[in-house]
Amino acid sequence: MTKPPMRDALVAAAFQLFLERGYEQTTVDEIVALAGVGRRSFFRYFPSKEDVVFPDHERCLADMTAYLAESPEDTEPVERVCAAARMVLLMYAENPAFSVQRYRLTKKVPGLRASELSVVWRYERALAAFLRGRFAGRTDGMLRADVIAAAVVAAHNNALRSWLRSDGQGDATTAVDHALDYVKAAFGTPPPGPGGNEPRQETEDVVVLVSRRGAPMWRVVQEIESALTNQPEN
Amino acid sequence: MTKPPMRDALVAAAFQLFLERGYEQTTVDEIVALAGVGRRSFFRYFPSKEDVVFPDHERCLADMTAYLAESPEDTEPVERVCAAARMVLLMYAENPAFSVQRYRLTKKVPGLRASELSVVWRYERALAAFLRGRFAGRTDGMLRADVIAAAVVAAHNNALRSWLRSDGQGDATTAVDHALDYVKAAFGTPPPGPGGNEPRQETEDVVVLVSRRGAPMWRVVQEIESALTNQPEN
DNA sequence: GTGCGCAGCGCACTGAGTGCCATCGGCCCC
DNA sequence: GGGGCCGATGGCACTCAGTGCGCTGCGCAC
Repeated sequence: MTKPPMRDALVAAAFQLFLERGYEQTTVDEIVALAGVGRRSFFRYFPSKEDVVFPDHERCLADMTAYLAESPEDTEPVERVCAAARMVLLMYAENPAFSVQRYRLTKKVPGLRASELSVVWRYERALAAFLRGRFAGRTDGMLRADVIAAAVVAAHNNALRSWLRSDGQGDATTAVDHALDYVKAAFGTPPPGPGGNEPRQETEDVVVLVSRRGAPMWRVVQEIESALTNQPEN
Repeated sequence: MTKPPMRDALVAAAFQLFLERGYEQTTVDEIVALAGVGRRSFFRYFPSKEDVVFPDHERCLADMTAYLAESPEDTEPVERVCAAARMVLLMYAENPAFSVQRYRLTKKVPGLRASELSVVWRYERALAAFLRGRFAGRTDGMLRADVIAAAVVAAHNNALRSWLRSDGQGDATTAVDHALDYVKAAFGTPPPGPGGNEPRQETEDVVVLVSRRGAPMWRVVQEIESALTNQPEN
């Protein structure tokens, strides 16, 4: 929990060298030489050279997992994972300069992109695991959980990247809220309005109808019929 | 285009050793010794030890990209990317035994999981690039492209993994079709029937209606009215 | 003081990946 | 047939990431 200054010194030295001469052109020996520590200590703080680029993702992932774990039973699951994704974006937004630097590195270096994918994959699996628990018993629950988790992560990344491309200028939260609203709309989170008090345990089979706003009514009816008849038996 | 037997020999030797003693416990020297070739030749065919686990993904990705590139202008974009995903699944299904072996490897070895993520990420970006081209000009077009691509890939992977977990028994296509139908429904691909020729550029706002199956019709109507009136302005 | 534990350090080692050059076999041209 | 070209392969040496092990120095309890 405490912050060893050695770790921060290694991160600072690594980023300085990565930025001025490139990631692959920088050896671990040069990093530890600049930081003034022994080579062996580097690998005690970071399991690999790539991990120094994502110094606090373990903590961030743990925070997000804890946030999901402490969800009240009656929270709307999709709302909750969107809130979790929003939380992750806020962690990025805490250090805009650092996040932008890292973005530029990961954009250029294929190896770092692979590392980032592993990191993001763990976030996505955490979201999916939460949704799987909430969707257990529903038809296609696991499928829905995986797809919604992927969509939330994609929306989050879309907003995050556009914010990073603008060098961290502007408000990151409005973009991510807009993106997440799109996902919520697509996957049918009903707005918390009238009719929210039906027995929720019996809402196993659902029909999701997506219609264009302003579409002619005959199209709406057609969609209803199609959705009702195409539902699988189970 | 031709198939050098040396490549296949390396893949066979590698998988034999990976399966009998584990991926990380197998060195490249052992692979080339079993295959009876020089160590240097291994890296001429595979840029890294991990790539021998995905021997034909470059070709598969190229096929999928070509399939998307040759899409007629009037094809429904979401339908097209779903068809592309279905095509990838068929390539997996061509060699069930090999796909199952690889699945077990990637499930156990974290390094291989990271490689697989990189591979899948390239598929997803190809799908997203296609959708971005088709959605250019639409509001939130890039966001929609990214989210739909991620959802399609997630649905595909969900079906693929459940098929792989069953050791390649059964029909892989029905599961993937069902999963992709869910995505299509969520993102509002209208079935190719009457009314498919309205101006598509105006389908920005959507209304999502969720109803219990078997609910009385008056509740359905009530939900429709509620959803229509509760939609935010933008 | 003495023993203990811990954080860092040095060193040697494995193994992936690369650059360079030698070799060998086919193949064209003369 | 001979000579030269070329692509595929093999061998070798090298860099560098990552690991195991033992040593040292320092704080701390007893």
